[in-house]
Amino acid sequence: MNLSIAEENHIKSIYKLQEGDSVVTTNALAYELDTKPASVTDMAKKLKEKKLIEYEKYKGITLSPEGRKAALQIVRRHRLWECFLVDKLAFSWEEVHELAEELEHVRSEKLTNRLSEFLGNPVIDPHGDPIPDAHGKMAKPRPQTSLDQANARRLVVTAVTDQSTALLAFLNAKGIKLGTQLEIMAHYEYDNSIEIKVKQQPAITISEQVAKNIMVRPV
Amino acid sequence: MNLSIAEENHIKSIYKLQEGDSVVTTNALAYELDTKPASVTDMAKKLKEKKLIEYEKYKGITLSPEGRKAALQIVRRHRLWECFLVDKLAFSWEEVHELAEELEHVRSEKLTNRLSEFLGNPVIDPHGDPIPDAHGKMAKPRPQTSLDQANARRLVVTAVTDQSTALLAFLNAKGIKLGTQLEIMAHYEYDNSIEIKVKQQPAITISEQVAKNIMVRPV
DNA sequence: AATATTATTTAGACAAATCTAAATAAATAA
DNA sequence: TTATTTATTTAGATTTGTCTAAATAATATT
Repeated sequence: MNLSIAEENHIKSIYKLQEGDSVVTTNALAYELDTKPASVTDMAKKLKEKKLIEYEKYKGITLSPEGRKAALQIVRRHRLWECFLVDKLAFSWEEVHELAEELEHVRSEKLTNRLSEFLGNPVIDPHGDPIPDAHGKMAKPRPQTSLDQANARRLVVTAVTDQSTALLAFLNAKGIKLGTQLEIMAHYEYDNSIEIKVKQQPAITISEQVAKNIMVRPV
Repeated sequence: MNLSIAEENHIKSIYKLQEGDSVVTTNALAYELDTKPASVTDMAKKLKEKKLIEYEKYKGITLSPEGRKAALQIVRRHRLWECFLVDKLAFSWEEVHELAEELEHVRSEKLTNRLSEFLGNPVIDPHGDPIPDAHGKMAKPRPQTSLDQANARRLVVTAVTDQSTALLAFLNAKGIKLGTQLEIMAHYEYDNSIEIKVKQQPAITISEQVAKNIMVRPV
């Protein structure tokens, strides 16, 4: 199956939005891809034709088994390139996403597998997301919640779900990265903001918006 | 200047065909790009508009200074990726061209420069072609002639000008790669074929066609 | 349940990059 | 120099991926 870049991007975003088995709506996908709902409808027809998604008018989209397979390949390439950029080229955490968005579209299994080997077959990427292996299998992510939901006091950052440059740069500035341990000092119910403290840093208050995108597990 | 992949490919091929200062013809460019002359004409208008080429109807194409600069960036990326694939991922000589054709279109100066550094700032690629530096400067290739023109008897392979998989695989099978030393045993005037011998291999006869694409210098 | 709102799809248009077929210019041969 | 061949360009069509505006379906509200 030969996919265009546009098709790959749609498949990848459907995969991303389809947590569990929920259907993905036209609007959500358009928002995720920074495009228009009408364009998504067009693409949905094409991807249905190619049997990569299940789609009925007005009923939303889910990946077919083949679509999921394709998505996992793309995700694999994306996350391996992120590892390469961080581990080998010394890019920082927040810079690699956009570059990986481009590199992931070089569709060569041989290249992908050689790259993985070269990197020591890593199983998580620099954001803490698991990397599918050549067959699409990936380690089940360890249980984690978003920072605003966490009930433990001492936590470790395991992933960041919003990969926008703005958020990642913000976290970087605050000394927060994967594996960073932090302590929750207070919850402010008024605006759901949270006061946290990272070792050797002054305590900071972060908005609910930000907290939602920081995944943590108790430490 | 933001170039599309199609535009980059045209610029690169014009650069390749424009040896010295000769103009590049519509037909030659169409052949090189495996497209049609009419398509080249269309693209020429666009590239002229963007001031990357000099072009007058029926008078052929040359790169403008900005066009040459763009071409050198693309060539730099291409050759660095080839180094990466061969040196780091253990790809063989003849496999890397097609992959580099894709990777070269990731236009990030930071990535390119980091990659170069990671590779130890190489100055020639696995085919023996010089790699432009970040400013577009590259080592003047050492004097070389094609194998069919060479007058010395003992030669070393410095480059291969035709990067087709077929030729590279052929050379690989015959044990000929960059740096291989060979000896010319005979010229056959009848069909301009050449008998050559590589150390520890039986002598072989190669056609003029092949010989033209093997660049050598006396050793 | 009827109405209003929101989500989705359709219809028709557009830009990029390509093509074929026809027209025209340039080069070559008679 | 005229005729023929070759090279190039133009005109108009096609495909892919996108868009806007209008129409329709689904959902929410009164």
